[in-house]
Amino acid sequence: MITMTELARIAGVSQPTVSRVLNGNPSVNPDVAKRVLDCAKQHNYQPNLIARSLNGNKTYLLAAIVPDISNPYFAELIKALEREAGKMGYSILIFNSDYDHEKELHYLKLLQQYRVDGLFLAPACEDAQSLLPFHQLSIPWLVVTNYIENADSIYISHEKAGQMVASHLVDIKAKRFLFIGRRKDRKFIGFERGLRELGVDTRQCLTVFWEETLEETLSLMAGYLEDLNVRAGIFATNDMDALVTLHTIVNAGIDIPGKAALVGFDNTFISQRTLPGITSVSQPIGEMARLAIEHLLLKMKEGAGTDVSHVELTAKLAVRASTLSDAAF
Amino acid sequence: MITMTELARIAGVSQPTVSRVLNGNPSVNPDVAKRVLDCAKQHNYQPNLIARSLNGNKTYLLAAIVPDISNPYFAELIKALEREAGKMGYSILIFNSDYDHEKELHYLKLLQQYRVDGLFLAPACEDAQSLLPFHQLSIPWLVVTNYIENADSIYISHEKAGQMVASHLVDIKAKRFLFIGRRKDRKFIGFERGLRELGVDTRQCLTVFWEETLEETLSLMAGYLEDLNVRAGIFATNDMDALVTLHTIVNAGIDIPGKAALVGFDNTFISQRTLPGITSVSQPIGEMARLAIEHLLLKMKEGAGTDVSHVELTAKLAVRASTLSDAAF
DNA sequence: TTGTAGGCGTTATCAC
DNA sequence: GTGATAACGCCTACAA
Repeated sequence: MITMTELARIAGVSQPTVSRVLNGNPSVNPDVAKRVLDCAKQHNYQPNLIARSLNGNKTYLLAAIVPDISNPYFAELIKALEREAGKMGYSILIFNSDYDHEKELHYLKLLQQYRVDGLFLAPACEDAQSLLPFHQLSIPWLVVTNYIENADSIYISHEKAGQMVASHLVDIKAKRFLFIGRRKDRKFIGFERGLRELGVDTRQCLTVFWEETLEETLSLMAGYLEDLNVRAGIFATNDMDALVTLHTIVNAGIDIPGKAALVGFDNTFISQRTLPGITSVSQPIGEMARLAIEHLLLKMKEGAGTDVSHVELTAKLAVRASTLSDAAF
Repeated sequence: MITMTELARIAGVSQPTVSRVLNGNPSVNPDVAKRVLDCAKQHNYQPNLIARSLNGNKTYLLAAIVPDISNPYFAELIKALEREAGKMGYSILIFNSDYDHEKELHYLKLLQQYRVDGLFLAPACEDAQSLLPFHQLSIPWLVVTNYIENADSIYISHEKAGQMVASHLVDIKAKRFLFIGRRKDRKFIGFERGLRELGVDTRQCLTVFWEETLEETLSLMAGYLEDLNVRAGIFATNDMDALVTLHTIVNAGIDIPGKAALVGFDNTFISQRTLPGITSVSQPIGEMARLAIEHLLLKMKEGAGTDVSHVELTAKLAVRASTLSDAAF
């Protein structure tokens, strides 16, 4: 791959002149410019961004750490981030944390070494403890997908989303409520509070299912459902789990949404295309990505403004046949 | 972010000494080493990989261009590649071509500018024409997921996979055959040949559906199925399309697999978890990723060996209830 | 064992 | 308008 210095030698000018030409600096003789440009084209010159980075102290690299790229929600997020970043001249280094905090820390070190200009983080865990290392980061960063106390974040309120689901399930007259996911998940916190506020006795009527394996979890759930003679409202922590849940319920011969109504999370194509369609909480991923880039670039430009900014977007409930028998599908 | 030079000043040694210490060069006074290491730790020194790259002519960056990260198959592939690359000390720059050759070319230029050490390509189109620019690349590259004439590729044979599907559908006594996808897709070529070899009159009994939009495609297909009084065997070009196809069929009140048997491609979690489960062609993604890294590293080390290597992995058919009424699920 | 000198490919700041 | 020169942070001689 040819360098400016070589181009300069070939074109018979000095290397800085080549630099000027290639960067469109007007103060250069048109004839010389033409000669250099021809030369560059002929040799397929490609600027060395590494060298430019070293000098300019800017890599035009952004990093994204996500827990699981193969989760369609994160995949779509990455896709949107890559698109928006690309528009602004940035490329994206992708790191899959596998929900493993250790890996997160490893990648944190690595992206610092690559001197990326910024970081998008979808944290593996949300506790303040594990986010501590990120606060010591000198690189601008931003949490996407969730609210984090004292970190810039672009998110939908998972509490409110949980509440929304609660409200919907109460609306359709579910009498028992099941949550497939972790107790400490904010979706659950909002779900529980929502139910309580609507007069549900959550100690009696709300059950959390989350065992070591998904199989275990679902078999417990199926057992619970079979002994039930009122309508159940089930809230799964994401669409992928909702899909298996749906599977399990139908396999057990339980009527959806008659006996069990199911709600998923993320409104990925999965929930849109199963049979019955799964009601799911929809996040505005495109807008989230756009705002994320915008805010990160701002943070990069302004330097580390000390005030934390939280941008809350609103989630919507995409209602489908898994909770409403007369839904479109 | 502190540099070696500053560390050197603080520790009262020369910068190369710091370099030696940090790189574990044994020929350095233990006391000095300790002093430097303490200093480095205290100031959270992180080596500047950009500078190291510039000097060493190696970035430890790999690029991956895929058509659509949000397709679960590619998402899983990326995840696997990232994992395997990480093990070998490489990070991955991700580019989404959106099935757009222009974008592919744009990214091709960009990744050259970043001086990545290698490239994984899942091409947007497979014709020799559009792959030409890649052949002029001085960076080692590798096609994943598909066979390409004179380019190193790690792949499963889509023809053979199509043939396998044909054989399975004939086995279960389908009498009409539908393909949801592009005619020029190798899956289709293999599918058609497979059918012919099994004595099917493909001009009469094989129909391709692929309109401008998926909706159109599926409504045409549904119309075709309704007028049919023999069993249909449907082959969809990937699991995502298979999912919508499944949806359409069941919505039209057509029995699966009784009247219509459905086969998808990629064996993603989608096909594993729908109701009925979708029979799908399974690719060994993990192995593909492992071999891909291995071969790329080899190519990087050996320099551009001129001989093209094709590594063909074998696909399997994961049979489910969408083609076999007594399948496990 | 350690320091000095040079180079990687840019960009920026000077003179001329 | 153009060419030296230095700088970015690191590594690798080479010299002491």
